[in-house]
Amino acid sequence: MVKVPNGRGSGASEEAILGATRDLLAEKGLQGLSMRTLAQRVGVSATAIYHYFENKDELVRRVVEGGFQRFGEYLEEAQRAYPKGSVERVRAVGEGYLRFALENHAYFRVLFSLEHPDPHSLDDLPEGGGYGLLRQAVVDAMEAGTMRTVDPDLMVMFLWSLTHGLLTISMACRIDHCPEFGKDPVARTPLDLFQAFGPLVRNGVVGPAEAARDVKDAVKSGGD
Amino acid sequence: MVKVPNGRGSGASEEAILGATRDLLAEKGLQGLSMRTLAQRVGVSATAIYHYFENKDELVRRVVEGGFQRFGEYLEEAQRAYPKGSVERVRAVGEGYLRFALENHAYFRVLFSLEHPDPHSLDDLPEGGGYGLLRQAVVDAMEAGTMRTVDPDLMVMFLWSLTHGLLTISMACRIDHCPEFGKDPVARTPLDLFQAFGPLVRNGVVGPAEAARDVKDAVKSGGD
DNA sequence: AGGTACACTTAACACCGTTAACCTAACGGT
DNA sequence: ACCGTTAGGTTAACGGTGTTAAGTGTACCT
Repeated sequence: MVKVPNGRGSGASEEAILGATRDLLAEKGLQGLSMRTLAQRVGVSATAIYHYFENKDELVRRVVEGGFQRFGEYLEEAQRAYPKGSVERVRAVGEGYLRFALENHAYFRVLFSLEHPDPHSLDDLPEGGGYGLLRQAVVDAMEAGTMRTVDPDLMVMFLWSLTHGLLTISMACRIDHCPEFGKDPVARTPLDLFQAFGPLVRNGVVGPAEAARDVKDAVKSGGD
Repeated sequence: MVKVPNGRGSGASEEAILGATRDLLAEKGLQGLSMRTLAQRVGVSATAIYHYFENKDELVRRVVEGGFQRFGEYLEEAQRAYPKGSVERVRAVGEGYLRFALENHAYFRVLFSLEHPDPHSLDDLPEGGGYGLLRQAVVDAMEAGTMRTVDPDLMVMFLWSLTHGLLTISMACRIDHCPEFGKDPVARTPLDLFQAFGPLVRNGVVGPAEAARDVKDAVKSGGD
């Protein structure tokens, strides 16, 4: 058995426990995670876990923290393919958000569960996991003139709400067959829907027609 | 003790159990609901509940069903104040959605929990609770020309996602002090944010400026 | 009056998170 | 070389959970 420099070097390292927790969480969700089955999988007695973590809550909190970090890195990478200042980059962040969540949905379900004992996990999200990244992309786009200039945080909340809402609604239904909204084969998967949102997001729900009327008036009365 | 025609007429009617469940759910959430404490509150033995409901899941499912119905009626009333075909009516549905959820947040947390054993509860939402209502408002607005004409279901999903996302994000944080995004006192509560979304929703994130350019070209080249 | 179906009870099972007490082996210091 | 300390682990147990099985009474109908 491998010995770490100062440890007695047996059994279940902290990392092993975290890994097993991640797996179980992804397999069976929060409901299906029990200290005993977790311990069994790690190959250790249930109470041994309490030498590494204060209790179950702290354990899942640690996993969630790690999850958000991986999540952030995923988003980081997702946007890198698109040039700074482009709306495409902004869009890529949202799409990455969606894609990550769908690929790890049982896991994500835990990350964004409304049932957390301590809701603080989302409270500091604005700092870390994705918020800052999206905000930067938004600010860049505004400066580059590819996006309307408004309060960046408002814009971020708008885009984030839209994406997160689509995701949670999709997840609340059965993830695969759920979004058969409006039986047209126009939009099927959450990702399809996300892309279909594009024109609405860019041009608004009243569409160019309405905006056009205002602008047309402005033009007639001698605007640039 | 009141006797119902064909019942032995004592103790804990089905309705009493449902009511107590609703209360406990609103007070302590799904986690805080136990068959024993529920039974105690109703004034009956824990196992008596199993004569009315197959198990805990069915019990909360029934409560959730009722909740969605009340929810739908709430939305119905919320939109009634605004004229048919107006975007204001569409907006009112969203605002009602938000307001209902915020006023009954512990309860709503259960309604839209991602942890449901059977996610079917949301699966039939498109039929009942709110989806059809919003869809009708959208269709009316499109026919009245106050809203851009696209696939109605796409539009509904767009608006619903936006609202639901804002809600769930707000709820995941501490509900009261959470949305201090971008410390400007521009937008504070979820409802403030919702209203601040208005221009973005109507005119899009690239704003009138972008849309304007297209239209301006159209005007110069001889449009109406 | 007897039978039956209903409303409800207690006892119990198998889990759950968590605590307490105990064990053991490796390390550091003298 | 010994010895105390401590990290890492054990088993037993407590109180709580959802749920099942079996039993008890009591109101109704025939």
